[in-house]
Amino acid sequence: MVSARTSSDPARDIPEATVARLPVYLRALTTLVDAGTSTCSSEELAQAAGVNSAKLRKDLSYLGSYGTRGVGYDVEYLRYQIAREIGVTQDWPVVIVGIGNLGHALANYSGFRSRGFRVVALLDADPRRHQEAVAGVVVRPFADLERIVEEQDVAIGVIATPAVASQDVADRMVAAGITSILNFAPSVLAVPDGVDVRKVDLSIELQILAYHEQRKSSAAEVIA
Amino acid sequence: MVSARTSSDPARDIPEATVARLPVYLRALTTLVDAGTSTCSSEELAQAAGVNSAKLRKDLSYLGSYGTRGVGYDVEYLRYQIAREIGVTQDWPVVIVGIGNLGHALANYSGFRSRGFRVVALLDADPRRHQEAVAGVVVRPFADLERIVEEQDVAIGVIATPAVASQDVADRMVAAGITSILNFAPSVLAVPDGVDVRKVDLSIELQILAYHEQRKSSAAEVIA
DNA sequence: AGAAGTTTGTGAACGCGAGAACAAACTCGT
DNA sequence: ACGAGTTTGTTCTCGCGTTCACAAACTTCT
Ligand SMILES: NC(=O)c1ccc[n+]([C@@H]2O[C@H](COP(=O)([O-])OP(=O)(O)OC[C@H]3O[C@@H](n4cnc5c(N)ncnc54)[C@H](O)[C@@H]3O)[C@@H](O)[C@H]2O)c1
Ligand SMILES: NC(=O)c1ccc[n+]([C@@H]2O[C@H](COP(=O)([O-])OP(=O)(O)OC[C@H]3O[C@@H](n4cnc5c(N)ncnc54)[C@H](O)[C@@H]3O)[C@@H](O)[C@H]2O)c1
Repeated sequence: MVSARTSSDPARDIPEATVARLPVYLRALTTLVDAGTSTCSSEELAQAAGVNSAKLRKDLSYLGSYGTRGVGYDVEYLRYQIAREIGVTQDWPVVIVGIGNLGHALANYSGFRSRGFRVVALLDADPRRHQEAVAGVVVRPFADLERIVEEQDVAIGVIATPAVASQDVADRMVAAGITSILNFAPSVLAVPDGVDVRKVDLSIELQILAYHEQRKSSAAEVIA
Repeated sequence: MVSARTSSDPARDIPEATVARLPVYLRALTTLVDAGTSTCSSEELAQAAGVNSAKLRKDLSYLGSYGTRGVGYDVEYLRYQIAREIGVTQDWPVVIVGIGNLGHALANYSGFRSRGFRVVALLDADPRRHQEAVAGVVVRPFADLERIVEEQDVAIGVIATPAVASQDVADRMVAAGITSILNFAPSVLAVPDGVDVRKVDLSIELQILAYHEQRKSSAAEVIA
């Protein structure tokens, strides 16, 4: 049989830098749709997304030719195409492990649902957390992980445990069949090939800011 | 007068990619110190930080020559040098604006203090939040921003408000004298030159994972 | 002291991403 | 129908970051 992929969707590999920007474009387009805009130019969209218009056009060109020269892009249509390319036209089931300070905030976060994700389970090792419901989802024992992942076909896991527990949690997730992990713990996770890990690290972000802040002060000193 | 900078600290500009990794090295070194390690090779440290050893050595070479050939690095000494380079040998005062779900988690986060930052104020526009204390710090009116920034000489601000409010908050922060912003709201902030903005965006991270996850599934289909 | 072994620091090659610049393709007015 | 104006898609160039590979510098053993 011939490949099921359409001509507009060959298995081309989109540069990683572009992939990281597509969600930004998606959000900018959603904002435009909500504002009732039906068409926009690369210049307008680029401004809304905070990037250079040449870069935007180049990024979009990896997806296909969805614009019209002399006119611009159909906002609704482009939004759907990007959502499809990212894979958020349907909801992805997600489990969150570690329902402490941060886990609670994540579980309460309404932006999940509206952006292509659905929290199907909240897990914690501490029995005192169990039975509590956060945003309508009950906190369950960590031991339930394997069953939930299998039953609900979960591919994405979020780790919000202390750093010391994060590698163990990741190992269990991978063994259970999870292949994408978002790690909020300040740790470096080791995972097998084929498993993607992204990390969100507050301290690192602040320290990067601190570095530049320090340079600003010393630059000021030189002038003074 | 001759420049106050020492020969080991010329105003060389460290590549941005390296700056982003220094905090990772710092954390790995702190872990090693806690484990009682006194010396380590670039290979060991690179493994702990999750990077290639050649990259680690090149990164460190921008700071100076702090290793000993044939031996490796003195863990404690290197840790101090990196902390000094980043600028976290003293604490930076930080204000957090928007004490909702996420703001509470951030305010309760103990990792701030241990990594070079000190939360000096929690601000929220909603009067019902005021007077509440989170981790020993009282939530105060957003209108207090200017006074606090001036009195405590705050350079770094964290935004944890809804997206619609984030630009207004950023404008007020900049006007008050803040020059580094960490933005948790899903928005693109416009700020003047000289002000640094970094963003942490949960949805973007998840969507990047979703993109790769989708590719994994379609790759599996091709095989099947 | 000297040879063998170890590990750092860096020069050089390579690949990817950013941005400028322009031809192609479309709309609109006449 | 045709020219003027607009905006996309793409080519080309440049700079940055990654990685390899190796000389320099140190330790250890004989
Ligand atoms: N709170 C923040 O704003 C913040 C910011 C940045 C990073 N972090 C990081 O996020 C993580 C969580 O932070 P927090 O403030 O929510 O901590 P927390 O201590 O409040 O919550 C951690 C939760 O994980 C659970 N847990 C511990 N071990 C577990 C295991 N093996 N399996 C399942 N659950 C387990 C605990 O029972 C607890 O409920 C930490 O690694 C922290 O460094 C937090
Ligand atoms: N909760 C999460 O896990 C999470 C995850 C990712 C991103 N975010 C983003 O972080 C932000 C905060 O999320 P949240 O869940 O804490 O929301 P939230 O509604 O619980 O809290 C927002 C807080 O900001 C305050 N606020 C509103 N306008 C303000 C203003 N102009 N000045 C000062 N304070 C103001 C509100 O009073 C409220 O207390 C949102 O932009 C959200 O999209 C949250």
